[in-house]
Amino acid sequence: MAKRPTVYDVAEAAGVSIATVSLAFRRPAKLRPATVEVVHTTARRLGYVPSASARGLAAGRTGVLGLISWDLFASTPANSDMFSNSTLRDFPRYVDEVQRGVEIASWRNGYALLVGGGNHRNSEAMIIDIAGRTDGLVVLPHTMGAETLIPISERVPVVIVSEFEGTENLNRVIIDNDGGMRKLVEHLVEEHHARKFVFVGNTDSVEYGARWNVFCSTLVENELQPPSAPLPGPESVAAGLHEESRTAELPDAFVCRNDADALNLIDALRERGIRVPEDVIVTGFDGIAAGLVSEPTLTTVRQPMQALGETAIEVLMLQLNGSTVPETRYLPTRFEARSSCGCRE
Amino acid sequence: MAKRPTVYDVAEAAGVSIATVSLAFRRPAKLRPATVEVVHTTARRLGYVPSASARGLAAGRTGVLGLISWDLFASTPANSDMFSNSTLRDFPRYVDEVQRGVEIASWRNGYALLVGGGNHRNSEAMIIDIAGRTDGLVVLPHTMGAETLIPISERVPVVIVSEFEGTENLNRVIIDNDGGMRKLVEHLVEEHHARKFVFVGNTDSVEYGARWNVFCSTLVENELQPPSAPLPGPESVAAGLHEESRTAELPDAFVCRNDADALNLIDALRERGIRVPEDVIVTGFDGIAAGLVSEPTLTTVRQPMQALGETAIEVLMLQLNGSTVPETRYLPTRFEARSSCGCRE
DNA sequence: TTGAAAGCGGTACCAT
DNA sequence: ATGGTACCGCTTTCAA
Repeated sequence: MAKRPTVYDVAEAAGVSIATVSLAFRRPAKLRPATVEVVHTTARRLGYVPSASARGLAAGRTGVLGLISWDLFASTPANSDMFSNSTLRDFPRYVDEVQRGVEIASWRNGYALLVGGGNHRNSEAMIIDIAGRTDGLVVLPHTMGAETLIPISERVPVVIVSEFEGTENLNRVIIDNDGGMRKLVEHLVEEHHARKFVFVGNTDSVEYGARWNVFCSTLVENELQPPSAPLPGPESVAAGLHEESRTAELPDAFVCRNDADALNLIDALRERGIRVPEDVIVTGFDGIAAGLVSEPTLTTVRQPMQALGETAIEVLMLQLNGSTVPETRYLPTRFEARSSCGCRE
Repeated sequence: MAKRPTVYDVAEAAGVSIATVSLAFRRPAKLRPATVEVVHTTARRLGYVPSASARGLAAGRTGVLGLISWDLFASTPANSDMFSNSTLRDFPRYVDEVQRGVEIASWRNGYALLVGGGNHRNSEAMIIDIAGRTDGLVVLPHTMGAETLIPISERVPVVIVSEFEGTENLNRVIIDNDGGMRKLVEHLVEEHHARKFVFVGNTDSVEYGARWNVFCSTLVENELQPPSAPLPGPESVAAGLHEESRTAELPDAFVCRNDADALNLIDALRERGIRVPEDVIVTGFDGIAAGLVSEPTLTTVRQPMQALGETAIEVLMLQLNGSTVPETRYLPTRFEARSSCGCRE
């Protein structure tokens, strides 16, 4: 890889000054057409590729937006079989769909997108690294704490997808967890006459917490008794089952905090000979693709994932264009009844 | 958004020189612990975010890899309904899965990934822009011509996914189109006794061309008569049907150049009351997710899409670590018989 | 161990 | 219409 030619090389070869070379690319209109032509030709001949670093440094902006996504590497099973994704279990997930929206909207606005994988370990260093290269940042949930985000948001516009503790003053795009969960519970009560409910998945984030809270209050509104606490996860449900008299003690419905947990739970139940939805109803939340091909297909609350990403960029553009008031945008959700509650064949 | 503090600000506030500030971040070991501590504290307090532009400029490397992907914006239908993706028709597609592999592998190697949307319009400007910001580039098919790529590849390592005219001297990751297509045709001949075949989709790229060629030669090997030319696309098949006596003139099988065309063809046939696979077999190529949930599910040849992306980065790392010989890597494909050929219910 | 200073490759303002 | 020339913010010798 030969050393990359610079403006200086091009200028010399073309017999002009570096200022002219720069202008030839940025504001050709200000130069005589012939000059522009010469510069462009020489540049091509030399294989000139302008350094974005230098450009960003001098211009004070990078033309790049950043996305702090999930570290797929950590959460992706070792790639044992390169053809093994026929269940769509691993891909596409929530992040992938949101990311797509971010991508599309960035390009539409003339920005390239820099994607970094966040996880709570090295997070600070990595987000600073990304922040330093970009004009604005979209941050996905569960990647970064508010304490890290706040200082950064004072230097670079930041939009977070979803909400969490301490981010009230940041730009946010939030979905209607409450409405979705309420619809779901009401459906189970009214259509399927479910009375005994269990909530699955820990509620350690604001979003999951909101789902749990509405789950409880909706039950109460229907004069039903909510469980005293959520079950930590699919595994613990399975473990619990082991000790009991099998189906005897099953609730009417397992309401899971998200689709991933719901699908795992269905697997765990199946292993123990418990059928969904015949023996028990299981529902998810998110609307990922895997729930469309699972057996049974998953009753869930759908998030407009791609729109979430696009909206985040919209908000970011507002900030980049001078707005200074933090903005919160709300997006709707939609309840989708499928087979795991017995609604479809 | 206050002006971002720089090394100078931090240095002044901490009472040290800018060199010390830099060292405190890059090689803390070379400084007295107390000094490092002071610098870090001050930096935090000021909300210091190092400029990657400046860093990249000074260091001569960016720590970023680039991916020239497809311009989803152009090819994505206007987002009429934010919840409308239950057929998986628009997402995830081939690019999305390859992209995921690229992403994972980049992160694993400590690089962030810059994704740009390519399409044949503005391509040159945009790829130069991306190239200037990165230490290496992965280029997806149908985004960029060899004439654009070759000069760039002399300044920045480039790996192309798939192959096309004039890229013999570039780094490439290629899949086994031949083996896959051969298996598919043989399956249709042997298991389904198909004798009359039509190939659907124009073959204007090396890859599609390869599929068409092997399609023909495999038929010949089986003493069957290949069609004289491929049909341009699903629409033209449909148009042709219109003029004929419906099912009378149907072939035994439509072999499509890719899954997208196959799914569109199935739709077109259905509209005309022709059933797949009862009246005619339809097959695809790629193995995208939509073929898993379509009705009928799609018989196809699967590409190891994520592995393609990961392999591309592997090759890139080789080049970044000094290798100078262009490398071509081959990846296998896998034939998957599903319902559209009548193999599964 | 720390500081001074020379770039890195452009941009953009001010002259000419 | 062009050229000269200060920066932009950081890394990295080289000295002290």
